Amino acid sequence: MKIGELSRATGTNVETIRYYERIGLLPAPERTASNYRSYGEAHRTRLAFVRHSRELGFTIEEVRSLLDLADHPERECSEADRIATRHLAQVAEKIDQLVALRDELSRIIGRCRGGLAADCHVIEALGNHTLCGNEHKSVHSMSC
Amino acid sequence: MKIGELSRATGTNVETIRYYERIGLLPAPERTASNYRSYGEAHRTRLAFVRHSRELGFTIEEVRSLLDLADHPERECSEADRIATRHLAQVAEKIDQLVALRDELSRIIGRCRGGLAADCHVIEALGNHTLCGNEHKSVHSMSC
DNA sequence: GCTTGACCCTGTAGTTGCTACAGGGTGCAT
DNA sequence: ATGCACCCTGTAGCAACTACAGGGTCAAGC
Repeated sequence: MKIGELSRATGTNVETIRYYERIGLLPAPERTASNYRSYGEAHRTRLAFVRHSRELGFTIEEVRSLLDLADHPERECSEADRIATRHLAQVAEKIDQLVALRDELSRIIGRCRGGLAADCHVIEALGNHTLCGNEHKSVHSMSC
Repeated sequence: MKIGELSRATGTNVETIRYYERIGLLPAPERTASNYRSYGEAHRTRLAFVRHSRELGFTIEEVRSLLDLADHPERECSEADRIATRHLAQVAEKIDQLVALRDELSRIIGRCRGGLAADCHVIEALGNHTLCGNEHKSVHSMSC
């Protein structure tokens, strides 16, 4: 099948498929006489694996490692477990951060009574860290 | 004060300060005879506002809007409230997504019994979407 | 055969928010 | 004078895509 078919079959943007090929996540497929990419079932299966892993928040490099393991069934499973477990810990950490952030934002917004920006509690709170209920940290520690 | 001092005073990378100036979040400061940037208290205050807002997960453009409101105290407060409320909704949505993801990852990992990759449940689950307990969606809907 | 529109190709640049140089200048203590 | 910390501008890179620009291919319809 051609790239458009693969795109629809896996819910992946055509340009993303070419990107994955460029960075080595997908092997270069055969080409037609007109230089169109021609994919088979193995490509569709591999791309589905990649998309699923990405949806679960694994980074490209983590996906690469997982694919490598899948390509070598004689390897130990512990590496996949380690990758997944570390990712789970990061997700849990991120949740904690977002919950703290949600609580802080709720407090800030809850005290907004409308009116002029001069009396705006949102603006005031952003300008004065000491008004925060609890110490919050930056929330940019992971991408998902 | 010079840029290094401002950096330490606000916990902001020197290069990030220059970046903020370049994108207009901070006004260009006065310069010394040797072309060094020279900042006053107003810059320190403004940068603290920016960092605080960023820590709370507001995008640069949202910060820009909030700064504009703070610069115009005669404006209505509702815009700041709208920005903050929308952000709060996004945070809540993100939390929901991450909780679903955490649960799914826990299920996948919990069934891992070690051994060879050939029998790896992590790898198997990534390759087969139907093994997921619930429908999960991609977790990349916001940056923080 | 010609036209048209969907699809395909490669190469390049852009998104967001920084971050890290390269190469050169300044200030101050030794 | 030297050395080191700091400063400057300009450019490129990071992650993971995404969006062109410019050109080629295919197939249906006329």
